[in-house]
Amino acid sequence: MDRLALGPARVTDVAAPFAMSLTAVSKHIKVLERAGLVRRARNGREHTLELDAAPLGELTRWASRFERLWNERLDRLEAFFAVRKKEEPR
Amino acid sequence: MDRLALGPARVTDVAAPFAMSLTAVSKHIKVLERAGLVRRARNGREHTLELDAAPLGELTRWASRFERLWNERLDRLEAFFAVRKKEEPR
DNA sequence: GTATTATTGAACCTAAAGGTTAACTAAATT
DNA sequence: AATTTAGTTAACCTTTAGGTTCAATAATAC
Repeated sequence: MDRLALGPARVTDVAAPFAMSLTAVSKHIKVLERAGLVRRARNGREHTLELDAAPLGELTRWASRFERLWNERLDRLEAFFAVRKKEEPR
Repeated sequence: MDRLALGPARVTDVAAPFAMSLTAVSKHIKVLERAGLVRRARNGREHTLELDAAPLGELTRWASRFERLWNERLDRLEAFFAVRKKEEPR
């Protein structure tokens, strides 16, 4: 995905930096494709891959929901331990 | 994590909605703990869990990097296919 | 003090992830 | 026409994920 964020690329190009077989990378791409994160355009024997980052929006929204709560949570944690200290001073 | 976003809870509380053994949930929590997403405070026989969403920031940053590029990417895809059409009209 | 409750640990099982090699298809090159 | 290149498919293997049950530990409740 990092590679595809730079622009369209072929399977071989995407595979290049990895110390694993083309077959393995091909499988990974198929997974990303099924997940809707990658689009494929067949051009003769070459398959040109294109990133589709839209589905990551859902992930971001999910994660940022927690981020939004983060500081608030820290405060509560502090309060929680403060109470504990008070209640059981030994 | 959804449960913990609501506030601190015990292992049993977190496990309640799930149709799986306490042991299984306990394992899940251990994983989240190792990932730094959950903190544990031992209180007698009860373990109180607290969400620590900070590490999700990294995830959000990673994902939003692609989101940022998303529209730009769509444009490039369009251009890419436009060129193809021109170059091989059949 | 005995029983109950909260939780983990150990041993085990099954399914899925993630890789490999080898054989195949199809397009480009020579 | 023969070879090389791009990619997938099939069969296989090993590791990890994600559960289970049963036993252990430790604190609370009766």
